[in-house]
Amino acid sequence: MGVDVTTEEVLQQMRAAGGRVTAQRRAVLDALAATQPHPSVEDVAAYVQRSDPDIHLSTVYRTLNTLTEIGVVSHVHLDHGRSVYHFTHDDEPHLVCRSCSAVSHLETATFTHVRRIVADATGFDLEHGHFAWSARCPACRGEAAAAGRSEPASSHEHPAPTGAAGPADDGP
Amino acid sequence: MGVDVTTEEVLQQMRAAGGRVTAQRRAVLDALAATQPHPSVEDVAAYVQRSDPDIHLSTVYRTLNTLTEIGVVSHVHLDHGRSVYHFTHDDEPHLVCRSCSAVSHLETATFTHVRRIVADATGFDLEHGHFAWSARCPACRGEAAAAGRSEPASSHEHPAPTGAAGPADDGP
DNA sequence: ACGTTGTTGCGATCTGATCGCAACAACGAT
DNA sequence: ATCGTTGTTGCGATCAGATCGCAACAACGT
Repeated sequence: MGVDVTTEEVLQQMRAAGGRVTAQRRAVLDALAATQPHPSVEDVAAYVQRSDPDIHLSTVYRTLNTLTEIGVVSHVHLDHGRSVYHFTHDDEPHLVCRSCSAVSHLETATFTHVRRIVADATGFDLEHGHFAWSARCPACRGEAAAAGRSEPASSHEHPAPTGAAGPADDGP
Repeated sequence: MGVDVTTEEVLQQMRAAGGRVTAQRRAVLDALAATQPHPSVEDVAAYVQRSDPDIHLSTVYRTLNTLTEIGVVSHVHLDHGRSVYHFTHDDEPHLVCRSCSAVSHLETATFTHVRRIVADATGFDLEHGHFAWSARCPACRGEAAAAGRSEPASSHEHPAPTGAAGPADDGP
């Protein structure tokens, strides 16, 4: 993704919006920039607390919410009770593998195409964010195929903590 | 998807799977059949408890889970911490209006079309269930468009179901 | 440097969902 | 019809993700 939203830029945005620049917020932004493309709240908190263990989870939540309001980040619900965050500038529809939790996203052009199809058929105007589309990533599809059978629900169950980047990464 | 899954049929399925037929399960199935197309757990519980207040919420959850395992019903996550259930035989991708929470779904043909587009672009194989696609329903889109008009735009219920036959495309 | 006011830390709280356990009941066997 | 096995239920405890209230704290315009 080309546009680089630097931490400082965002902090200026926050200040412009009447907010204040704090070490905690700086840390959260750093975490977002440093962590994998789709960190969960816990991922962010863990990263942040590595440099300052006193930063409270609530603060991470609140900062993330603030950033969401400002429009800098968005979050996507992956599964019941789990959501991941990402900078809005790459706010494209997310695909999440239901087997391994790998996350990817749709290119804008493709999404536009799909969006029109859905609009024509239902009148609903798809939104690109907030919810992930459940899918199976190429790797897991391969496994299923190699398994010889349409894989029943048993092979791999609970996906690894969001830390584990799946086989499929989202390209630029 | 013309198959009509009657309560008794499903109960037989459960029995065949080694389970037992209880009044509570019958009640939950009745609720699913009687309630709106996309009842939440609470909806189901409320309906069930109208005829038997002693049926516990846990039982509703457990029954719903059991039915899910058997493949009779599926649930879709609408928003953080809220999911709705429906019979699997109409297990199509769900669209939920981010403004008014109206739920609709995509016809199979349309979904198939979209699915192929996404697979071509990303390699991910979309799944039809489990997650709702965030969108804006026609009613809310209209309101947005008319913003500035003198129309309060207060009441709109369920949008026109996905009756409209889209581009009857088809594919693998 | 000061005061206003947004933020933080912390624990309490809320909601959706699951779990452990003893009592209970479905249903195949007798 | 009765019995025993074993799946289910009711209930409260519990879990996890997320939010909230409040007092202490600190950013930053003046």
